[in-house]
Amino acid sequence: MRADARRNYEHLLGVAGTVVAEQGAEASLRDIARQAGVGLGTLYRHFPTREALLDALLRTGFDRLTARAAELEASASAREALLAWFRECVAFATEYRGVTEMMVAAIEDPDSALHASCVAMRAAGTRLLTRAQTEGVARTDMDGTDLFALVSALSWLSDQPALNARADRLFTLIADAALTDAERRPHL
Amino acid sequence: MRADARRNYEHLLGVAGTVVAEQGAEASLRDIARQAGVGLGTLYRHFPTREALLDALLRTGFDRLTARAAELEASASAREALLAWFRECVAFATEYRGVTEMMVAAIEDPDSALHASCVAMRAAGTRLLTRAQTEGVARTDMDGTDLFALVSALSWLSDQPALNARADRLFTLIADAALTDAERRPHL
DNA sequence: ACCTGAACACCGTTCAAGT
DNA sequence: ACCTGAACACCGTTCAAGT
Repeated sequence: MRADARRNYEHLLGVAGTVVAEQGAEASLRDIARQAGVGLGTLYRHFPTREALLDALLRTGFDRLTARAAELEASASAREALLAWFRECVAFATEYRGVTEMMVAAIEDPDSALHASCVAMRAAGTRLLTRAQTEGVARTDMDGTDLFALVSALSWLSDQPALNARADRLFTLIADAALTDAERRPHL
Repeated sequence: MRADARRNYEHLLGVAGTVVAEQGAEASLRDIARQAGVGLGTLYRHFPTREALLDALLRTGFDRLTARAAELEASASAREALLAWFRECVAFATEYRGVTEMMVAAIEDPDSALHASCVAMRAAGTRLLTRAQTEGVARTDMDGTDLFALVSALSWLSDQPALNARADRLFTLIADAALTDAERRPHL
């Protein structure tokens, strides 16, 4: 990559970070190019789709969360690990408004630039869930995709100004429901 | 209202129903006017905002749900009433894609045409919840807005093609969590 | 190799001109 | 009274022309 191209790439990414943080995942690409002082075609050259741009913006975070799952698997109890990871996922998805919806769409669309990261994250969560299930602290009638769905629903909820204040309480309610196994943990 | 105006109004509403069912709440208003064979200004004359159009489209359903809550209050046990109403709300919100998000936005915005219907629906749900709480079959650490948030989250989830298959199971999981009170119904 | 911006086909919204 | 559609300011996306 030529030096000027690299410079444009980095700068676009920086500006995109600010703009998307302000306006959400549906922010105007034209606006991003404009604020970066770059032609619209240059943005499209570096990021052929909106997903490609968001992928570049979010991949680090996704990878961090995937790594974090492995870390928690080693350092915390099955219950605490799942709970902490769940919470961190919601917190991350809430950083950029509208990202949850794109994540959910991407996980079923192999052509999306976000597909791989989403699938990796779901797999990481599935490992934590499976461990918790084996140890009898999580419901056995759900799988990784159910967990992904719950994380998504709570992230979406946190993104809605009218519901945001309830997100914490409802997180607890739902996490409790998932972590209490179907037999209501009779062995406790 | 003049006869031709009334005709346009009805026809627009009919076409809007079809188009919104197909394309969701963000459907192109221009497209609706076009398919109705009417000038764009005519659509704006009858429905000054998108919310006004959606309100006209959904009000019947909202009112039906509000009435349904009263009906269930008289005919079913507190537990069954809340459960059935919860389920019917989710089913309704899923009829038109994207309606949930607008509902949630409208409940906090007194200027939205949808505001009144949403507030009435939440109040109806609150009555069912309160009764269930009084009878000891629902958690006492939540209120009508929490219920509204849970209904919304599940509606949103049902609207996502990637998660739709999980909606039923997760409905049960969440409803169970809300209906089992904080002390895990020790009196059962 | 890379960048630019005009061009195209769409939006939502407003409003002067018509009947 | 009511309707129409052009006009305006925006999109996303593509691509010929420039350096």
